[in-house]
Amino acid sequence: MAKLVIRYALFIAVLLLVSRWLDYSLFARILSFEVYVGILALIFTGFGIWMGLRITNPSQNASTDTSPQADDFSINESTLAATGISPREYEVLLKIAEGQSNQEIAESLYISLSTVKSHVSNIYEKLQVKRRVQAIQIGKEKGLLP
Amino acid sequence: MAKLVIRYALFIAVLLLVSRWLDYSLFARILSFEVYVGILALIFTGFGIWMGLRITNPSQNASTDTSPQADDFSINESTLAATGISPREYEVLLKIAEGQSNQEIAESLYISLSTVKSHVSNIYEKLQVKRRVQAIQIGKEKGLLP
DNA sequence: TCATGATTCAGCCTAAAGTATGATTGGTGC
DNA sequence: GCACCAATCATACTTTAGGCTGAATCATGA
Repeated sequence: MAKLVIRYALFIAVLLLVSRWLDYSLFARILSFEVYVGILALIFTGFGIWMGLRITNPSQNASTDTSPQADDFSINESTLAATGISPREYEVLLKIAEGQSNQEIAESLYISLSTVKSHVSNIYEKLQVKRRVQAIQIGKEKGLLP
Repeated sequence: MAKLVIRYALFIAVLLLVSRWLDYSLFARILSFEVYVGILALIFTGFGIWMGLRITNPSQNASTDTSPQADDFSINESTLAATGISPREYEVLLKIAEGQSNQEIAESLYISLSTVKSHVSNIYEKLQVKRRVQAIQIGKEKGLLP
């Protein structure tokens, strides 16, 4: 969370620098104040959407949050510990059980396809399965999935 | 969604009016440009967060979770007829739900891989799904699978 | 400070899955 | 006989999945 605030501050700082530069550049005369405000609004609205999704996504807070992290990912915490599946891997497992493809999982978790594949491979190894349907089966047997 | 866009446009319009008013008010001298940008950033970031949550949360629609007769499971001929799945296709669907690959299904049913793929594609079309995991999901919802 | 695990990402490759089209066979019903 | 459908198989193609290797970042704990 602190990292997010720092990035946010840096983002604003860069925008201020850009605005200062705009004041002394050619664009100051052709860009009206309203257009400038509009651009700012669009940029920060998009940033807000991104940040909102990041915040509401429990995964990003799981590692950095100082609160006790037991409540977010526990259908069966002991079984998770027994299998050695990390919280992020468990998120991917849930998405797999929802029938999502790796690409869809990547988009919904805001990570790359490569990362999803890494998580998926780790899940298969920890559940000792070879395919995604088997992972769902074993996950349900172990009480990890509803 | 269109209503959301309209609200967004109105929001920007109001902000522009406020900014115009600020230009001719007393606050124009005590509010520096950086502070003004900062306020804009905060407002629109908050608005973006709100809008992002608005967009994403209703998407998790409470789809009709009727959970039809999952307990008294028996291979229901009428349900099969409703979906249009043939007996042989149903056999393949069972194998899919067991986590078998197409090649394994072909070997256990003594048919070729091509035939399995044909059956699988027909199943997907009749269940209106795209992937194997989704077929299992829908199959269970319809009571075709235990 | 260093080691470790979690998370992230990339590139490259093979295997599996899925799509599309066409064809043959055998049974059923008109 | 003929139309129809289930079942079978093939061929070619695209997409997805999965394996393997390597690496960067970050937080945590010894």
